[in-house]
Amino acid sequence: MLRIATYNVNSIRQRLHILIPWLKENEPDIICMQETKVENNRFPSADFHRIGYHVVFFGSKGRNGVAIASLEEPKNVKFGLDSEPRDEDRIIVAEIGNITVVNTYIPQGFKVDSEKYAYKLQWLDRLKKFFEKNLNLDSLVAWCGDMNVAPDDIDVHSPDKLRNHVCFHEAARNAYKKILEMGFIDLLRKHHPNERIYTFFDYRVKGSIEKGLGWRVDSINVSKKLADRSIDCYVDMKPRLAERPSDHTILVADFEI
DNA sequence: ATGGTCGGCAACCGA
Repeated sequence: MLRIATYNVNSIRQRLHILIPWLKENEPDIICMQETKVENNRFPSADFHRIGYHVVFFGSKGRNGVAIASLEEPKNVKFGLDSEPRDEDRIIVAEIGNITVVNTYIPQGFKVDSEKYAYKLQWLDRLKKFFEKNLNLDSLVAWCGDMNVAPDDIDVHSPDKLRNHVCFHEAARNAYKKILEMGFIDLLRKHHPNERIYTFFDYRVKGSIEKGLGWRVDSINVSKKLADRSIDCYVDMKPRLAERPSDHTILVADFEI
């Protein structure tokens, strides 16, 4: 069995009390993390090494930051897109075993009428070109991350109220779906086509979990060859219900490999 | 949901 997970940690240093026990208990082969919010020279590598994980990362002071921890040593690790601004703190590509793993923290976009949203839309287009140039979707590929896009109505609690939100706006959804159409299978939807399953519950919304006011903005998208081997894809809510949680849950996919 | 709560970092910005 192969297990891949993705987790927006919202500060890796503030999430070790959840993350490390979760890794020990669930033993994923690979976990992609976003919003590590720590510079490289302060990344807590030793906490991963102590429990048998390799870890690669790229972070900036106070914001963004991505990391991949894995049982096998990652090879050909690359940070950033291939054009400026490369945003090395938003994308990692690595070969782990026979799988190409991509970990993205896609820009959130602030407001639809802002420069930041224009940047998000450009980033999605640039990511598609990057994938066209650098990925072979006939091989085993897993694209994980905080996509900051809820692809369909089923992926948000109140679709009609949220159409002008940067994570549910039509332009972002279309740009994101164009990438999926290159040949990715959205694993949560493969296994749970009609269920409302969320990966994010805003800290600021009182009772968001109890009221079901969530979003599915984190995904594990894989090439067909890898999807053919998937057993299930599911959210683990326990980390979101723990003390001092991230506002994201952990998304997990299991494969028979 | 239209305010709220976190995190980083030391005043506010980002989500």
